[in-house]
Amino acid sequence: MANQISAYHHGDLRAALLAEATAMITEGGVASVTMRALGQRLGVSRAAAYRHFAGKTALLVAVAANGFDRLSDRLQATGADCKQSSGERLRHLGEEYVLFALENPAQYRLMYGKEALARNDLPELGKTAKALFDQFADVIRSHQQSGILKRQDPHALAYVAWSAVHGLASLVIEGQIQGTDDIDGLIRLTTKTVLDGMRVRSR
Amino acid sequence: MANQISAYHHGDLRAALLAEATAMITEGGVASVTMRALGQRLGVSRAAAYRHFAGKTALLVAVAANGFDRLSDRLQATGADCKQSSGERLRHLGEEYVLFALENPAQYRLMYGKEALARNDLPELGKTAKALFDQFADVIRSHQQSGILKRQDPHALAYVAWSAVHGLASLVIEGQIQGTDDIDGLIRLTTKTVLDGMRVRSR
DNA sequence: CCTAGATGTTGACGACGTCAACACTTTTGT
DNA sequence: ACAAAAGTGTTGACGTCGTCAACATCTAGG
Repeated sequence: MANQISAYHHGDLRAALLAEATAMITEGGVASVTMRALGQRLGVSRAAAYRHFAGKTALLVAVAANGFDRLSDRLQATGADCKQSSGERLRHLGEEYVLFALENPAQYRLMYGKEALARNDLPELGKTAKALFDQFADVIRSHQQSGILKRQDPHALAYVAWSAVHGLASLVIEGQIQGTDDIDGLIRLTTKTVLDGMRVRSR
Repeated sequence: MANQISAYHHGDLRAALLAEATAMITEGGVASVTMRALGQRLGVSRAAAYRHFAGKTALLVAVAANGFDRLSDRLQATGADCKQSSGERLRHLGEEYVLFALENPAQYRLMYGKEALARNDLPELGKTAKALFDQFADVIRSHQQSGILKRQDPHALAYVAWSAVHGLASLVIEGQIQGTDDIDGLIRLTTKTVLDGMRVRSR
């Protein structure tokens, strides 16, 4: 009977591997992910993962890709439910971006860090990341046409906005911005400041 | 004779180790730094480094600390030679920050990434980083008193500015902002935009 | 039922960080 | 001057890691 996709020996590993690896990354950082420990936590052997991933790097790439998908979905949902075309939509987008990063710190680091993932292993990851960035740039462009933002190269402006939110997320994740600070307020101040800097001056 | 500090067997390793490790990091990333390869490149044995550093992590911490010192010196020099108290000084500071990061990408990643350096190994690194940030915050404060910047929490404003330059540097270093782009222009646009967002609105 | 393919296991290899034991060199105390 | 002490470098070894080849087991399809 194949109602359960069919459970060979374990009952779809690959999904379990991805989930468990993500959990381990969240718990103890990417360095704590070990093929041996991964197998042990799933009740399989150390080399079992090699039937589903070419190697450790490929597994981590898959985790990162999953992160891109989730982030993309989240930002798309944010753009949808918030229909105001004012700058609020852009701010909301930036804030959701930071919140995702702070809720999934280790996975976020995996997505945008070159450290754990060698430069060559990201053929499709680059595409996914680029698509996500293009969403960003499109919103900027539409805001420019609404006359809210300066009419500079939207690509460049998107990089500036992205830098701000990515930088804030990174600094908090890496522990450079300490705990007692009002993080939520800082997120709002960051998006507000950058948006103001990109606004058309009323003069 | 001890004119040369005295050259034991090698002639001060430790300095050589730090320099070579930095070179290796720059060439092939932090993952390429191996106690064995390090020794081989210096003509010593694999365990020689352990006479000067408690372990690999301690060595990397020293490399990061060296990076903080160099960055701090550079920013201090920038603040000194540029005496204008207008926003230009702050912009110049931010731009020098990004340039340092782009000129020393791997070392910069080591300084601000939690990946290679475990959280516990940074007792003094945190202090150095904080001192550097305080330089930043002081310039912000002085600009506020000059009436150029909004009179918000200078600490928070400094975080915002830092986020922007750190984010831009990170994205370029990690290869998320591709090569054909006009990086220098992007740096200027970023500092300009954030500074404008922090400026007092003339209304 | 039995063969082919998919999935999981075991043994082994080389590379790694690290430590203990040893060897050599320089400094220091008398 | 010389012996003890401290500083510096080497070798051998251990445990862990990623990975692969060989083998075992399970499922599907004729």
